[in-house]
Amino acid sequence: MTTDMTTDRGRYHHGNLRPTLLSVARALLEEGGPEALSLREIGRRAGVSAPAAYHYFSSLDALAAALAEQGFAELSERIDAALAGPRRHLLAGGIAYVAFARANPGLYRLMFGEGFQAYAKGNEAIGASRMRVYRQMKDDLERRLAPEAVANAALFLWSLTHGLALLMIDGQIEPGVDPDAKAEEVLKLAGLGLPAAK
Amino acid sequence: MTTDMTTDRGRYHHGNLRPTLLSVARALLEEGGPEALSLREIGRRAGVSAPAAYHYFSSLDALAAALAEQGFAELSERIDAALAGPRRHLLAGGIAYVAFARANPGLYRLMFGEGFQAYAKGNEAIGASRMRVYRQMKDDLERRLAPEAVANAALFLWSLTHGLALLMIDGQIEPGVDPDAKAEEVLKLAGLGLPAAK
DNA sequence: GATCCAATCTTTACACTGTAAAAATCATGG
DNA sequence: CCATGATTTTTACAGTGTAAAGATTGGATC
Repeated sequence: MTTDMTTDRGRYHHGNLRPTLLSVARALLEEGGPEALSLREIGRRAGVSAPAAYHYFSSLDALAAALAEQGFAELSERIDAALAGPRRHLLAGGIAYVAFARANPGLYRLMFGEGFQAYAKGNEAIGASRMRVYRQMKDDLERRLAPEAVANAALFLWSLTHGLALLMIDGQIEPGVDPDAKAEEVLKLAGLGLPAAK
Repeated sequence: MTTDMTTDRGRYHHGNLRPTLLSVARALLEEGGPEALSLREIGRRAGVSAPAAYHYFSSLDALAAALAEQGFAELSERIDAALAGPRRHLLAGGIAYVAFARANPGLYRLMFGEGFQAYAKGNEAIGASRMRVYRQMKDDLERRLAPEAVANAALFLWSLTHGLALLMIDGQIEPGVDPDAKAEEVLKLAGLGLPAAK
């Protein structure tokens, strides 16, 4: 009971393999990005043979999809938390969004990467969790804008935030500046947290 | 002389292999995305054995880098052309930017993908051509904004445009609308900020 | 023109990948 | 205690990138 199920091995039945695979895969993801995801390496690190994963995931892409789903869920939580905080602006949500991407660059890339994108087409759970993030933003906008302006404003904000997240992940920022502060400055240019346009 | 060097084969010496490899690779890229890039498949389509490519590229990543460099060059041209056109706004440049991504989704993904990103670190030519696109925008901003506002405005605009390009590539847009018009509407929101709060 | 050379391409080989199929091991309810 | 079902391993195959060595060729030099 007190044994660490994540690192246990030696027995034939691992006992806690699915979560272990996911956590190991996630570590791999942050070490080398989506390209570095390898069933064999995952198995190796989990102390298990490669095909063992096939009992829980029908393919490497399926495992990646599970990771991405985790990612969307966590991202959604972070945004919720930010919106519930002291600064309940959309701006706070955007900052949290970018911070999530910066904290989990490999995962974020996976979530919007193409290989996965193709696989996710058939996966309803992922389309749903992805849409949930989108809706968090849209709901807020609907309370503040005329109905006919919402769609474009939502796409505008998502583009800005998504793009900023990716550029920051790519290291496209002067070294030596606080990324959170920078993100806030840039997102503010959208005119969001401000009471009114100048 | 009048033979099509792109499809010639049969002879031991292909005669025009490097450009052929690049063009074949590019086709592959647009068929299946960066993940589908395969030296062996490239060789197959070029009518040549796989290691033949190693005379012109030190690795698959090097070939991908050459493609990305092409991409940045073309993107830069498109932006220049747009800025020289009747509507010499930055907006026109942004629309051209997004249109390029939409016309070459595989290439655009490669240009900003991670595998390539890692490889490009050492490649000076690519950092340069990438910076050139950035500078096109920055130059324009410097003519219109206070010096201390330029950096953040540039990052803001690039984030917005880059994000919009990627979301459109991902099909994140209602079907049945003209993508160019949509891009214009969304990019326009950057100028005035959001419409006034309700 | 014959000959040599350097550039170009092929063959072969190796280590790696995902994954299908069958066999082994174990946990558990009857 | 045993049979069954869940779990994991072994084995095998087709695919990949690429290193090394050999074959082929076009062009310069005599």
